[in-house]
Amino acid sequence: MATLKDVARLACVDVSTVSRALNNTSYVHPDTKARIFAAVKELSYHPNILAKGLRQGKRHTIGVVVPRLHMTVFAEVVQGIELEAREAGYAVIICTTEDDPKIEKESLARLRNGFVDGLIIAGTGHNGKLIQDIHATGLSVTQIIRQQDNRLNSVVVNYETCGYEATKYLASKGCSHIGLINGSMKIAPYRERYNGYIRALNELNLSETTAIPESVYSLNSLEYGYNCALELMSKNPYLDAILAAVDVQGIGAMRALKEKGIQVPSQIKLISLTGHIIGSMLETTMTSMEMPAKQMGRQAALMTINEIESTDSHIPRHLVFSSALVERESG
Amino acid sequence: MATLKDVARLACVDVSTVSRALNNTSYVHPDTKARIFAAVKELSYHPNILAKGLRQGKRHTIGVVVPRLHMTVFAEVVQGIELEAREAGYAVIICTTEDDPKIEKESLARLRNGFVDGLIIAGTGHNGKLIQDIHATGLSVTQIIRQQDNRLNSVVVNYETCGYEATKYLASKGCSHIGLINGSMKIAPYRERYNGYIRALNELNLSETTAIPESVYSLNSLEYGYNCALELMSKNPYLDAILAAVDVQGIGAMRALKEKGIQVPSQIKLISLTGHIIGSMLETTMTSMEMPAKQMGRQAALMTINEIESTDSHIPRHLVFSSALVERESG
DNA sequence: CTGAAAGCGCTTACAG
DNA sequence: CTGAAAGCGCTTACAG
Repeated sequence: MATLKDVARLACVDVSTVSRALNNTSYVHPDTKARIFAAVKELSYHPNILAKGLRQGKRHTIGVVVPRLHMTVFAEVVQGIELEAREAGYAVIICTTEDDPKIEKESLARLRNGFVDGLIIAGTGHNGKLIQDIHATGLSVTQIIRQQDNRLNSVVVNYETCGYEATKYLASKGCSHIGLINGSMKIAPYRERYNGYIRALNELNLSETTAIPESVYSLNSLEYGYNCALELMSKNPYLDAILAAVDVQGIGAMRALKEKGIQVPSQIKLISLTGHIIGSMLETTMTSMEMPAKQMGRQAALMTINEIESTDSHIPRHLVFSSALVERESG
Repeated sequence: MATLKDVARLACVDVSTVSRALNNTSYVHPDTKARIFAAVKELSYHPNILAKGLRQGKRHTIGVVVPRLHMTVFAEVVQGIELEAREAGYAVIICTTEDDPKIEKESLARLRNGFVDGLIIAGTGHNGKLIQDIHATGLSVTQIIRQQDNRLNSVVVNYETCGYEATKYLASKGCSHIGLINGSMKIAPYRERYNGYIRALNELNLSETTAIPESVYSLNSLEYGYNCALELMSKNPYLDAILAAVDVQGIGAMRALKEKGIQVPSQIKLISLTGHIIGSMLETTMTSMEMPAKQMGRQAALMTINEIESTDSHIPRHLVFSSALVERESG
């Protein structure tokens, strides 16, 4: 790898001049410039971002910490982040935690050590102090999907309203035994969806039927949705609707209903509260509350980069998106 | 952020001694050590990985370049990479290209500039020279899922055999008008699956029915599978089986069949050649050739890290996994 | 318009 | 057992 020094030697100038020419940071004589660019070309010189970052105190990198990618909304979120970051000249370091606080802690510990200028995180909620610490250290932090600390930036959906509206919608369709498949109540979005569901039920004078796990890990899987659907049906024989917190749960639930010979939507209606595009292509297409995941990722990246690059003292920003009901066959 | 110097000052020793104590790189007197660790704690010092990397010529970071994450096998692959990398103390920088050679080129250009020690790529096939260049520069390169250059490491599946076996399997079930939904023939896995399909058809004395796109971009989507299924049926009214190159295509195809009122599998059988777990939970579960995506990601990470850390001259390694047929309802 | 020097935060021969 | 010095590849005041 050629370095600045090599280029300088070949072009017969000082390294500082090469630096200035390459970064357009002050006037350089055209002839000198030409010699420099020729040398750059000949040596196929590429500046070392690391050294640049060290000198300038900027890494042009943001870290992203999410539970997992496969079969979740986070794959789309990360694509949005990456897209926006790329356009701003930032790289993205990804860490998956499986929602394990220990893994999260390790990942955060590594990231803080000069790897990144900022952090976008969908956290477990168990490392709040560490995250505050990192923020105090000067790193920008933005919470995505899950907000646990209002002193930090966030980009989320109004989950409470989402749960509320979906429940109301099902009631308007004539359902009165509405079950909820949810994730851990320790994680804000799940908790809030539950609150919205309960608020609607109270208004409607209906009672709850829920399948909510105690454990924190890996709760949004297909099998989990499948099992919870069975659980809901055994808890309430009159069940006529199911709210699934996320798509994969809904898909698992649909399979369980199919195996039980239950017709969707005539016997039981089904709605996902976190709709992806996939809902539109299932055999029975799925009615969903859709959230703009990619857009949310982009906004989180913008927010983070703004905070990194601004010199003002930081005031946390909170961006709340709404989910939109998309009616399809299942409900 | 505290630096080595701060710690040294507080512990009343030289920075070099602090460095040695922290890295256990030579004996340091226990008392000195204790003072140093106390200072580290008091200042909550975290070593700057960037500076360390600059000095040691190692970044402990690998770059991953894939077309996209959302709804693809790459989400799982990347999780595997990240898991293995994390255990080896490496960070992972992710770049998505949307299979656009230009975006890929830009991403590669950025990564080569001192961001990473090695690269794992599922490429478009349009930047072969650039990738060789980067490899020649000293970066380790491993191809994942898609192999286009046998001078570089690779971790793939035997796609030819996969296409061949799936076709034979369908024939053994009595199908004689087997259609193929594929991706761009410019991309190796698609091309090889096609070859396997053709080899089987030749042995069976059957003729092909294919839906193969000319354009390179975004071809593995739900809508694409949906449209291709319709195309296959109009091309061949006797169609009795469909091979879909990837799951999302299969899901789209299933929807198209459903809308046409065609029974799966009695009228048309359907197999995905790149099975995820999701196939097991669809309303009509999908028979698939399953590939160990996460495992492949892990192996690619190991291969890359080995190459980075070994000083031997590099001999490219090629790891070929097999897909396994998993029989389910659709075929 | 350009050079010489200092420094970003670390590691590592070289002495002693 | 520890310090002083050089250096990784770059940028940026400071001179001239």
